[in-house]
Amino acid sequence: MAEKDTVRDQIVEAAKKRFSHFGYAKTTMAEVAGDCAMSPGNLYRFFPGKLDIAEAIATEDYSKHLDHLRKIAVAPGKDARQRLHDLLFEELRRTYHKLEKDPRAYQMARVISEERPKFANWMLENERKILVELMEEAERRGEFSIADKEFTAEMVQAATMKFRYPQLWSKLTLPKLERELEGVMDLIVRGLCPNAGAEHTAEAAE
Amino acid sequence: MAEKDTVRDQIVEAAKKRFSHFGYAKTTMAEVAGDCAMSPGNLYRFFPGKLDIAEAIATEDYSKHLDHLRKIAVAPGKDARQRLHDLLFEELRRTYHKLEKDPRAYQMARVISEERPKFANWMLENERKILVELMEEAERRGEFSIADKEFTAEMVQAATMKFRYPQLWSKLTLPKLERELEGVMDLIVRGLCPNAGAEHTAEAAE
DNA sequence: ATTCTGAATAATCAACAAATCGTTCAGTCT
DNA sequence: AGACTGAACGATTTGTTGATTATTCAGAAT
Repeated sequence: MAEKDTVRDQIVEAAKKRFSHFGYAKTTMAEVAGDCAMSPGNLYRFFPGKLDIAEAIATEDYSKHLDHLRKIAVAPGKDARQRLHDLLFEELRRTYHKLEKDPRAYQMARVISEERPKFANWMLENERKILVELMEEAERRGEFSIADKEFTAEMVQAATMKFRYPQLWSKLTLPKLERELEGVMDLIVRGLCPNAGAEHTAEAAE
Repeated sequence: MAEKDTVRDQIVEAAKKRFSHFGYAKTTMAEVAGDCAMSPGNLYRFFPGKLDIAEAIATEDYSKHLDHLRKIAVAPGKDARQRLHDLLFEELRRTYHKLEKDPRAYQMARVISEERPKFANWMLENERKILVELMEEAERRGEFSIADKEFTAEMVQAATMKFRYPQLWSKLTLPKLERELEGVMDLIVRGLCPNAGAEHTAEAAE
């Protein structure tokens, strides 16, 4: 029982080394098994398949990232705008740097997202929860109040989608991306016509 | 001289038929040339290459679309919010329907965007100009006024990027997409905290 | 002189064979 | 009985060959 977890971890560790060294596609189950001094077949007593090992690695790594984001979302001494700013920028920077300095990890993330849409969805859901926490904290502090937080979080994600998909960046540099994200955030926070807001608020609920 | 344009048009017409019938990849230059009763080599006196024929077709088609969008952007009898709504929805619907009912045209668009990034960029620029026109019209009518219209247009495009890339939709239905676009538009127009807008407006210009 | 042809060329694609690799499972070991 | 092995299997990938096709250009036709 407790044994199992040890072996599981050993497999994850071995796979992590191989994946980050040679990439997901270029490491074979036989190699991972070899590193753990066991037969390929035995891996399947601990994981349903190769992709699930990658998923385990990604989950572990991503969970740490989530903890970090959660702290940013409710950081004291910063107003809601700043917290949202920090949150979105942190995600952008993480993605950008992973792409730049660790292409192999990025490639692995791509494979998982493609092969396991559920996983990508789970990540979005988690980040949405954090956005909701941020808004709840803002409400608690009297910064502002939003009726449907879950829906609003979804829309914030939709509006910042561009910054989550490197495929859409087309050789844009980080500074350029940051400048754009800053602009989009402004749009989201302030709106196109902050003064005209009052007139339209009523009719918007069609 | 005037002759040249006639032949050019003939080639475009022949290619248009072939491309929409069998797809871009499945039609050969020899076939297009045959339809025009000329040799393959002669096509190259009128177009640098196959892709340029496709580009000519796309440009022609897209120009009509642009005229349509321009009308929507300055339509009388509608306020700025509605005009922006109509504009963004028209683009979404066009893309969606092209994808659904004319996969061959969509595939051609994909090839052009991939092979000729400049072209995709040109399209974005044109739509940005229309957004600027919309804002100028809004200013003229006293609906609202925006300082840097070019920049704001860029940000509106960034925020609505999701609705321009079918690759990101994967199985989302049009109603769901429309609901989302509606939400994002609300975010853009009204902002997250329309009441708190005044406090933050000053500090935002860091 | 200009317009066009069509064979030559080089790049791309399709199809097929060989090899590799993820996964399974009958059976061994402890 | 439970943990593990490793040969066997099928799917996927890789490598190769032949054909197709975009593009060029020397020269024919007008």
